[in-house]
Amino acid sequence: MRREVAMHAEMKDDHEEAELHRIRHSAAHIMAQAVMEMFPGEAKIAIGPPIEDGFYYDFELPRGLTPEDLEALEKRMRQIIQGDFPFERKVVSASEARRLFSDQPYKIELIDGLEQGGVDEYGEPTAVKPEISIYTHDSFTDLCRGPHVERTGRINPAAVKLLHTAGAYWRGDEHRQMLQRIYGTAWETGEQLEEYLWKLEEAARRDHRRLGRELDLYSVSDEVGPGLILWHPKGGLVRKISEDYCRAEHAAGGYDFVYSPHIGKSQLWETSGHLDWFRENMYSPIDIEGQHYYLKPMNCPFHLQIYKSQTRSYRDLPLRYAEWGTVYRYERSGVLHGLLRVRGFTQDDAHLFCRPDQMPVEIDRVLQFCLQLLRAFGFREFQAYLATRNPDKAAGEPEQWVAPTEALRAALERAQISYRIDEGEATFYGPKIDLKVKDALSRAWQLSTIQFDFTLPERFGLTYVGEDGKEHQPYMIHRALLGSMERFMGVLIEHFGGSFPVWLSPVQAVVIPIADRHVEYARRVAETLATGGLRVNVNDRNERMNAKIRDAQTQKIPYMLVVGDKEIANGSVALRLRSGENPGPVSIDAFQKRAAQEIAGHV
RNA sequence: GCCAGCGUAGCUCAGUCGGUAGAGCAGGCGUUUCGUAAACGUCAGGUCACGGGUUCGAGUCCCGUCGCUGGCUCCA
Repeated sequence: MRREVAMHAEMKDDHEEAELHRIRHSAAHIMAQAVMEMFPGEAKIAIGPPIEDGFYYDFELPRGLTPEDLEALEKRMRQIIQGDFPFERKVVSASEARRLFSDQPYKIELIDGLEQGGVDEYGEPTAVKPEISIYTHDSFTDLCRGPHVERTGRINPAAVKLLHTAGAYWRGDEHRQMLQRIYGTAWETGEQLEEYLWKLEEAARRDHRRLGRELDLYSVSDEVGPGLILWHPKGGLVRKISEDYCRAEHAAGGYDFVYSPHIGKSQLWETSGHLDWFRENMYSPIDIEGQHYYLKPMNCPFHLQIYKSQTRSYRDLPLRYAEWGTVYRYERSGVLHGLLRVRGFTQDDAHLFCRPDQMPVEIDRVLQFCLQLLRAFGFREFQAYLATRNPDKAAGEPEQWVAPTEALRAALERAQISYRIDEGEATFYGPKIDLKVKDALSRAWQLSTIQFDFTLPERFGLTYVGEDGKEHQPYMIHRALLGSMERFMGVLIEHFGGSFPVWLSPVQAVVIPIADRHVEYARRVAETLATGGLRVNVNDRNERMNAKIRDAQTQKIPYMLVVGDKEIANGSVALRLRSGENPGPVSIDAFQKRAAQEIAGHV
C-alpha cells in the first residue's frame, strides 16, 4: 500500500516534470522567435532545450545583447503567448529540412547529424536513427524533437522571465564558435515564479563570498593572486574547529597522521603518472640546482614513499595515512569562484593500503565514516555517483578496471545508498565514488571522493610480505571526505547562511551591558563563561543596547546575553537568540548548561 | 582561456555634456548611560584597478594589462 502511494506520487512528479519541460521547451521557441524578429535575417539559432528550473537558447547575433534587449524580448514573448498560436509538429525528410533551414548553419549541422543517425543536438551518439521533425508556431519553425505544449497560450505569461545572458560554445567545444546564450525560467503559475525568484535571492543572501566579507571569515587579495585564500581569524577558527573535530574522529577511526612537503622532484611525478595524466592542472616546474621540482597537485606520491620507507608485513595492514595536505592546481582564470573553485586548497586527504581480502571492509568503513562526518556537520541528504573508466584517459588495461569498479559498486549496495553510474567519469588511475550533499536550499555540492587506485602501487612497486613469505601488491584507496577545506567551508557557509551551529560559531556569545555601570558585571560573566570554554566577547562599545543587539544579529552570534540592573541584582543574564527568540532571564549556570548541551549536540 | 558585463573611500553606492571627487555605513575623538535590530556631534579617510593615448583639461572618450561577476569547459 505504502509502496503504491509512493509510486503514484512519483508518477505525478514525472507528469508535472514533463509538463513543465514542455512549457519551458516551448518558451524557448517563443524566445527564439522574438530574437529572430529582433535581428531579421541576421540571427542564427543553435539549440534551445529546457533545463532544471528553466530553459536557454543559443544564438549567433550581430551584436551583444543588453539587459534592455531582454526586457523587449520578454515583452514580445508575452504577445506571442497571448496570440495563442498552436504548436504544429511535422515530420520532414532531410532534404526538406535542409531547404527549410538553408540560412541556418547550426541547424544544417544538426540535420547532418540526424541524417547520419550518429549524434543528437548535444553531439552525443544516438542508438537509433531518429526521424526529423519540425515544430511551428506563429511565424517560427524550429528543428525539434519536441514535445511541446499544444498552444502558446498554454504558457502563463506571468510565469515567464528572462534572467541573463552568457557566452556558450557551440556544442560546448571551446574550439568552436562562441554563441550568446539567453537563460530564462518558466513555471505554471506566477506564484511558482515568485518562489523561484525568492530562492535565487535567498541563494544570493547566502552567497559565501558576501558572507565571507560580512562575517570577516576570509578574503582574496589581488596582490597575492586569484584563487588563493587568506583565512581571517574568524574563518580560520571555524576551519580549525572543523579540522580538530575531524582529526579526533580520524584518530578514533584508526588513521595515522603524516605530513609531506609542498614540492617534489619531477621524477616522482613521472613515476606517479601525474606528468602524463594531470600535467594540464600542474604549475610550471621550479628549478632547484638544475633539478625540476613540481608544486604538488596531490598528496599521494608522498604517502606512497612513506609506505615504502620500510618493509611491510601483511600484519601491518591496513595502513591509513591521513594528511590535511595543501595542493596546488592550475585552474583557468574564468572558472575561479570564491572558496568553491580555487588554485590552492587543503584536502582532508588519506590513503588506505590494504590486502585484497581487507578491501571490501575498508571501503565499507570509509563510506560509513564519511557519512558519519558529514552528518556531524549538519548534512542529511546524500547522492552517490560511481564513476567508471574513461577509455580516452585511463591508465592500465581495461580488464584491471573490472574488479575495483565492482568492489565499489558492491560497497554502495552494502551501504544502501542510492547511487548513479557516471559512465567514463573516473580519474586516470581508477574508478571512484563521489558523494554529493544537499544543502538547506536543496542544492547539491560535491564534497567526498573515494577513489580506487590500482596503478600507483604498481608504479611505485609497493609490496608487503604475505603469510606465505612472498611479496604481494597492496590495494590502495584515495579518499577525501570533506573534500577540500576551502570548498567545504564555502558550502558550510551557504548551508547555514552564515548562522553556524554553536559548536562551529567563531563567537558563541556576546555579553551586552546596557549602560557603563554594567560593564564590570558583564566582564565577570564573560570571564566565567570563557573559563567554562565558551567563546565569548563583551560589547562595551559606547553604543545603545539596541545597536549592540543589531551588531550581534548581523554577525549571527548564537547567544546574546543582555545584562542590566535586574541581572546584576539576581546574578543572571537575559538571553536572546539570533533567531529573534527571547527566552529572557536565566541564571549563568542554567545558560552554561544550555550552551554545553547545544554545543555537544552540534545544534 | 573564451563571450558578455563590471572595477570610484574598509563596505554599499552617487558622480549630468569631458571642467579639478560625494553620501550612508564602518573607523578615530567627544557628548549621551539608554531594556531586545541603527543615539547625537565631530574628525579623518581617494594614485577614481594599473599603464598608455586623445584633449587646453579625463573618474568620464580610445587602446592595452590586471582583477571581479554570469556562463561555456573542467574539477576538490
